[in-house]
Amino acid sequence: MEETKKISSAVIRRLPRYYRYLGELIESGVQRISSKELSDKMKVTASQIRQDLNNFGGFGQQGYGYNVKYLYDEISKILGIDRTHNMIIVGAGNLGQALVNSGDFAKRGFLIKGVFDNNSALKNKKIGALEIRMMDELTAFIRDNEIEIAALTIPKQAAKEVAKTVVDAGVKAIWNFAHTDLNLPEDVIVENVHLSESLMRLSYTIANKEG
Amino acid sequence: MEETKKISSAVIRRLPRYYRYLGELIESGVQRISSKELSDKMKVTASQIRQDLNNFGGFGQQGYGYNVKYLYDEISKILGIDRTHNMIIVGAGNLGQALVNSGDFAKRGFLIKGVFDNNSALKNKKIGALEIRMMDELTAFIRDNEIEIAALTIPKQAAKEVAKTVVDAGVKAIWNFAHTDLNLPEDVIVENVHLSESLMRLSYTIANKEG
DNA sequence: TATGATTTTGACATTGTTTTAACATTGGTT
DNA sequence: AACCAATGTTAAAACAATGTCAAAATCATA
Repeated sequence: MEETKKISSAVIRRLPRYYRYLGELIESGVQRISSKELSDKMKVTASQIRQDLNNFGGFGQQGYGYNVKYLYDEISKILGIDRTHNMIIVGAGNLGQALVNSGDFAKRGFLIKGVFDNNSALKNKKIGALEIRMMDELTAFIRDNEIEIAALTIPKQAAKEVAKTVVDAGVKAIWNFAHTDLNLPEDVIVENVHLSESLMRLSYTIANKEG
Repeated sequence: MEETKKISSAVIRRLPRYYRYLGELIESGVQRISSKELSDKMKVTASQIRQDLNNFGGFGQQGYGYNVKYLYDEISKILGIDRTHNMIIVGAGNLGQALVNSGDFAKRGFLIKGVFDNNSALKNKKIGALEIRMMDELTAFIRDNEIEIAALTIPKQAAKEVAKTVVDAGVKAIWNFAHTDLNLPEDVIVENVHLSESLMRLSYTIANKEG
């Protein structure tokens, strides 16, 4: 029954940034803002802001603009961060540790419930308050703790297999830091963070800038 | 004079992925490949592959396809990774350490020459072979070591100021992991890696998947 | 080694999507 | 009560992706 108009991924890519700016506005005590003002701050067109938001409904009011707090909350619903998500980190290397230690994710409701590694030297070691677990516990842990998201901070050689394991255990989405594509079934959600590709894009821009 | 046809950023976003697949093909001993075969592997259209590559020149041959090694090398030139880039990391937290310890970047010619932090407790400490330096050395170090790229793995509160400092010292490009926009002059290259935004996009997809 | 069938590119034409612009409408403001 | 600011929406323009095909080169075979 839901109207299933597909929202373009270009729009979704921008939503978290709107959310961030609105959060900052709230912190500075701003209560209302027009698409024009926001567009100046964010360096995008006002038209794009209005068009993007109108994909999800009319959050503003003619002659007035947008109520900052209201819009912030609405975007959080759209993004699905109005509730918590249970998460695990697979790979307790520096990057895995960085994710665990960053409070940012917990603040947005992404709760890191467990950290896993295959290196038995790390057994019983801890990252902050969180004990590092071995891979043989992975499947049971995902089931018992209703884990929705698995972040893979492991070498690419291991990634495809681990991905399959966590998906079979019930994980809905994978946050993939491994430098490879995972080839999972269509219905599994994968968000890739390929840092070396990001760095190559930067390098391209350096190489092709006009003096 | 250079023909200055602007290459769209959508194309640039895809190039590193082509590069990665070609690298894997080389490793498996494949010497030639057609756009059709590659399109099957990569799950994109053959037409897009050909069109993307033709932005930069005709690298293939009718009836034959593309020579894998040749194409790989050509893409590396396009991406500017046929030479080395000197780089520093500002912020010696877990994420900064993760970048330093990952051999991946060095392998592509991104040479991490220094790591900086403002926490004096870290003074004279090392990450691998690399000594952690204090921020007062930053400007001189950038000049003396011809640093092109600065990765900022620092809290957002510090980011804008540090960005300005490194740019004034001569850095051309910033790889920004801080959760904020940097508001630098037009000509400074910024590549953002906003992990929380990535996670929010993932969350959106979970929330809006049809059952 | 010559020949015809087959493969596959590069170019272009077409279709689809995204962004920007324009404006009529609505509700707050004075 | 009249005015004005700013939305939501529609239309136009810009951009990107896909499909098609002639031309060129390879490949198979005699």
